[in-house]
Amino acid sequence: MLHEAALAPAATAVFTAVLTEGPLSRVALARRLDLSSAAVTKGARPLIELGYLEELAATERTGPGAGRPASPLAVRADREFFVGVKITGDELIGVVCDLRAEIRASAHRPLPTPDVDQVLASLASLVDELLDGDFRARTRRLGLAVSGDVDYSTGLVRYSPFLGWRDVPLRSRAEQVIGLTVTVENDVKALTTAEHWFGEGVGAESFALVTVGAGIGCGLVVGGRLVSGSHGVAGEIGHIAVDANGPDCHCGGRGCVEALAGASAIVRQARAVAGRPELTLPDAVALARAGDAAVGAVFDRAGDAIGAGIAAVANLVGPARIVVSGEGLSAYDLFEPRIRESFQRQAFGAAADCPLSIRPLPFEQWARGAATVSIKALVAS
Amino acid sequence: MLHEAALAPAATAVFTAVLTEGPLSRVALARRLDLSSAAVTKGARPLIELGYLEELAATERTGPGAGRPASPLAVRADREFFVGVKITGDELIGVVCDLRAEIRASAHRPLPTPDVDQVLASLASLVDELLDGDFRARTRRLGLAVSGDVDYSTGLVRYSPFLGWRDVPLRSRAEQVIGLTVTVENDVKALTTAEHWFGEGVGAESFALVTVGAGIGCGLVVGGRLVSGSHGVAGEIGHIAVDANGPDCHCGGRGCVEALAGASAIVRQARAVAGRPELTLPDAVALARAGDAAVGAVFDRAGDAIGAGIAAVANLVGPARIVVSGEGLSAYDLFEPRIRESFQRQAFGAAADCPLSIRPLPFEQWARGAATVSIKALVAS
DNA sequence: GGGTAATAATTTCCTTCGTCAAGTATTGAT
DNA sequence: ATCAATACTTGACGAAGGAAATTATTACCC
Repeated sequence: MLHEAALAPAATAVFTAVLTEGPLSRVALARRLDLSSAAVTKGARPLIELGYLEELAATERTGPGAGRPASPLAVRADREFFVGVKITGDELIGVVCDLRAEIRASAHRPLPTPDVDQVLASLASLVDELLDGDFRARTRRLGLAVSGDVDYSTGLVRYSPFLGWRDVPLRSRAEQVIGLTVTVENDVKALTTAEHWFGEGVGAESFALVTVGAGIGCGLVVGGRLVSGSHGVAGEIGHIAVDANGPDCHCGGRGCVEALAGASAIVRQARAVAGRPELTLPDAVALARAGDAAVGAVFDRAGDAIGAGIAAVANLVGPARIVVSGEGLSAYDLFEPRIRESFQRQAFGAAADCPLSIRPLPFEQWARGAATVSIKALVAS
Repeated sequence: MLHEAALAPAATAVFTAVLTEGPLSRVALARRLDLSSAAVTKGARPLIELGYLEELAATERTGPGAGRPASPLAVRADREFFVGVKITGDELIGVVCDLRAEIRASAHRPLPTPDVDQVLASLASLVDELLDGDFRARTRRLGLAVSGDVDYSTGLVRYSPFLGWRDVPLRSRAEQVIGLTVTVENDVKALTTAEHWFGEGVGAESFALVTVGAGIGCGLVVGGRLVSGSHGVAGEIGHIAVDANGPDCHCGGRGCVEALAGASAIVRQARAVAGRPELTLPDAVALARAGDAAVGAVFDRAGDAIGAGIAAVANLVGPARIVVSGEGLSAYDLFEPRIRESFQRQAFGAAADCPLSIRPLPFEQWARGAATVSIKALVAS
């Protein structure tokens, strides 16, 4: 909640719209939100008084030219700050974001062991460093992003393979240590939220984000809401079967996308075709770039698998757009064309029109995702 | 709308809950809908006055035993009737349903040609026959189900391959001819709505229905709402690629579920392995049932493909349950075990817990789906 | 410059719709 | 009979948004 006293629904709607879709006049907001302009005026007033919104000077005219110029409402981005931290198996990456999720500061900590107490201690020191400067006084919230099975509503990390955590009540633990209001979310979902609120998914009723790296993950927004899955499973694009005769996957399936295009799968295949058991992923990338046909074919096959997986998403839920990001592994641009090709081939009918953005996102963007979740928690509660 | 004067939101919520979840006391409704019991009382009153709800006699006691007994509210199913018609390439199948979507009468008409005018004439005669009896006076709405690309909101059939229709304004045409308020919906979506409101999907926040027949289709409910897809495509499970080296599909893809398990794909493969170019689908079924290993393998492969497709749905959106129905082609029970096996193998983690109901639905159920859409249109508008 | 039309924002009044709290109804237990 | 428990109803109240009149500000025209 932006204020102790609950705000009217219209106020929340106005703030969310201005936050995600940029400065808008009251009349424009009324049209977009299907409200009367009176309701927008009333909803916006307390937000202005609290310092969350401000009125901009009238800009250029629109339409025929006559009439009172609009005074667009804009978010005062520095009204409040948010810390976001992505917890990986060997590092904490932290950022401070403003209300518009712009990164204002960043820092990180190595993580020798994934011991919970030690992580919390590192986290405290990281947050302390990040908030130095003018941030501390205007920061109330911390978002954490963890890979694995996370229960957002309770802040419980049910199972995180990379960290080896089971049933860690991370939210309450972190709130005790840090003294900020904490949100905990799955990392892919956090990144998806960031893109949905502040990135390429803005305004999309449905939207998908696919991450390619060690694992292949997918965050899904349908009907404006993040999909969670009734049994806690959703977005497991990595374990869609795309090749009935493909390699066995560690999940027990066969020919999963991840078994063809996950980082370890690529290394394994590259080692086999190159006959060099010590080969690393960078080696494989170098060989492929140098024109090694056999290793290149491994990447081609991986690209085909990813494209087919993405096409499955497009065919099933029909998102307005799909972002494919590579966890900072820029090497994946190597098979970007093959992803597009395979997607086009397997997307059915108009699903092929779904725009695909393929671009690596640095780790800081994952931390920003965590901050975004805490922004969303502030606004929509 | 149930009445000319718009009803309060609570009234609609109450009616929908009683309709889909059976008789419920006001207090139980208040709990379920997160309303005060006063709001339920006020919302229910006009519905009782209009004859849509009735108060049942108190049933058996619940809880400790003391206290005034609840008087459950129940839908008066015969308050209003609805006609539903499924339009196939060669037949009209029609039913009359009551408010609870119970079929009260059914009839059909052969359809020599899919000419629009002729279809409308047959439709008029079919509806006329169906409404004979006591139905006519209490019937205001007709639902139509058509395969292909249908715009529910405008009632426009954009493209229906089986009928050869393009941009047919079916709703307005039918309303002129029939004199009822008409809704037009895609047939798979209609069937999905029926299962979601009155079948196995009741109460599920997310739900999927897969139809196996000439084509392989899928209706998807996520967040309580039918998924439509931003580009008009959704639920195209038939064109998910499950075999990178599988046969080419008419859609331009390769190894699609439909290219392995669609009716024509099965016939084609069975002809090839049996060396009998005149083989029909019933022949293939008979051979497989008689123990022909090669033809049996065709069905096995088809079952694998369907199971993999269903697993993709479970992995991506995590529905609470999945219904697989066979368009009346009961032969498909032949590969039911293989579907389950393949699903279990490819469903990731807890997604494998998703209950699968595999059962053929007769064509009348599709017509019932059409009627359900018109019921929903009445209630939620 | 003054009038006029157009558009934006605000204000006032009103309706809708739900909650709260008090009261009524109906039962079983003592 | 009395009491506790539960279900339902009622009436007062308040939050929230809409309709329409009002004010504000501009461009355009003469």
